[in-house]
Amino acid sequence: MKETMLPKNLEHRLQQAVSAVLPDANTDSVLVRPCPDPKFGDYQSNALMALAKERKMNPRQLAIDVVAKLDVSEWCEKVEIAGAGFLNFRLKPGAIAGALQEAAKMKDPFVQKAVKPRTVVVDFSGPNIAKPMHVGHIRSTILGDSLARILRLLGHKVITDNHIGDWGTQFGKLLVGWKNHLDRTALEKDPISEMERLYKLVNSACETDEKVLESARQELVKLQNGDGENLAIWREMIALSETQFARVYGRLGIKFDHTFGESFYNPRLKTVVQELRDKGIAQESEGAICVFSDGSLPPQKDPLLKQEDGKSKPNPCLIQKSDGAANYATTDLATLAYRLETWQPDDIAYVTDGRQQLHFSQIFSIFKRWHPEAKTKLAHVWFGSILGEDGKPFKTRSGDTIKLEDLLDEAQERAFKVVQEKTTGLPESQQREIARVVGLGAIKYADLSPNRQSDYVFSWDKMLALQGNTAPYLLYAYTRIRSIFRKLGEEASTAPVNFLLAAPDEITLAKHLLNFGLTLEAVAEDYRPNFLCTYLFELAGHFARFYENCPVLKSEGPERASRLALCDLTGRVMKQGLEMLGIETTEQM
RNA sequence: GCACCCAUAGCUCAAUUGGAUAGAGCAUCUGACUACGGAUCAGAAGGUUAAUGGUUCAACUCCAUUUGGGUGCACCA
Repeated sequence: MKETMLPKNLEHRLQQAVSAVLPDANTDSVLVRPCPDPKFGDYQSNALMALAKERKMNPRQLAIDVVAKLDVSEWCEKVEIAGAGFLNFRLKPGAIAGALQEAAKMKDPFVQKAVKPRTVVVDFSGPNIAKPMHVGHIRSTILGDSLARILRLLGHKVITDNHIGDWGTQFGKLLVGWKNHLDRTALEKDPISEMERLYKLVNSACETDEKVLESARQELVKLQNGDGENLAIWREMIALSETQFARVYGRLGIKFDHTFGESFYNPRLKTVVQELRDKGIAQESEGAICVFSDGSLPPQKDPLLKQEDGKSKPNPCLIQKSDGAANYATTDLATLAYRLETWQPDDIAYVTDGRQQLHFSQIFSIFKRWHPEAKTKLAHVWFGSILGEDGKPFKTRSGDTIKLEDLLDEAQERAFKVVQEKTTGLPESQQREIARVVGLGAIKYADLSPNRQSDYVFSWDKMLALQGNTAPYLLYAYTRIRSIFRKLGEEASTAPVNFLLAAPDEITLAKHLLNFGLTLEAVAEDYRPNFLCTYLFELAGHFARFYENCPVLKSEGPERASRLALCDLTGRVMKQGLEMLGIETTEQM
């Protein structure tokens, strides 16, 4: 095992020691974590207390027995037993220097590839055809992309799939609008706005005029039955929308392995419904095909039941409407089946907002009954809403949803104003480029740094602030590192150096670098990129203190070489960490 | 009505298998060699984690009840 993964090495040894004392114990939960407070040491394990409790043993005695079997002397001082049974590990300075030495030679320092790589499908973004991408899409898009990047770096096989909304009842209305009210000139100028106008026009007409609603239904049926004209229009709408998607994803630096829209699964829908009926999972009710509870779950936890007057009542999931058409549950089940057959994934992560929790818990529960043999773990990676500064859903002043492209424009424009002030010596083109990186980075970081499940308040001033836990602060820390190397110029060398860690601030910085991989694993485990944000913010803080107190260019000899190498490693970790959040870096700002 | 989610410092947010004295940033106050880039750093102050009870050696975290907010609940996705 590589020396750069010191916490992993400790964990491995500790697990062996536990096995030596308790041969039948499951050591999966015997973990080593960074200490919350450096006074306890560098790493700690709390696992023995839990283990002792399980077995009704004395935790301190168990700790004594385990420590007797534990040899980590090549990396640590004597392992200390504290409190109720904490194990505290304190790294030897030589071990830290050795780890950095190894890391400096590696392509991905402080990251360990997964021992058992998993195949993970990440389903995110999911915009709709003929509609503008808006703020509602941003969290899914940014979270999903970050998770995919991190899982890939950790050595997993990742398949990203953009499940776009290219089918459904809205196309009936869109077709009526297209055929009767289309403005070709407007369409050429701004296709998305024109299609949105058509939809809104027909949609409001439907509310007052039964005839319009009926014609929308008929157009939809024709489309579903493969009518040539309607299919052609539908394809044109898709093509026009894809231009928009490509533009937005291009700006955000996001790529998908697949973009199988909902329509891709149309040929499979009938089979899904038939299979579920054949297996007795689905049945007819009021003309629709539904899945009811099979009673295998406790009533309180069963998503296919609801409680009323103290009694359980059915809360079925519809998989076919009474008019014979499929709905989104059908499509989701068909999608699931396709993914299972095609990729045999270990995990599928659905990155959508929290309002779909009931839907996904129903889908997951149906899936278990449909494919009881499947080992695939399904995760609904849900997130909260973006709120305006008034605490209500984020909208424009006039109450419309905010278009994603306008949001990105504004981020860059606002960043440009700041960059202009701070970098007066640079040409405008370069200032624009810096503003692009800073503006987009600010949006992404603001989205990723809170716990995904909490709603967060969107604030331009906070995300673009130059101090505090923001993208500009992290990017600034990176440019300070790069500035050192720019100044160094020709002198820069790639020759291996010996790390001499003496000053407290350089030791703290060095130790923090060791935890990069551990942090990425924690993100992957819970699908929470905010852990990485916190890590990078702390890294920037440790670097700032080091930079303040430990002269680099002004120092001499081996100390200078060591500090330069430490700066270089810090810069590499910072850059890679930001890249894992989908954030670019800039050399100057 | 039922279900899910949330409530942490003045504000915005953290808190890695239940772990050690609940942490940051902003704002406020104080300070730092006229700066290897000051878009910086150091310090102070700020808390009954909505309330009550329970489980535990240990609870922001788990359980129960209550209060206040958000969201969702058969033929939209």
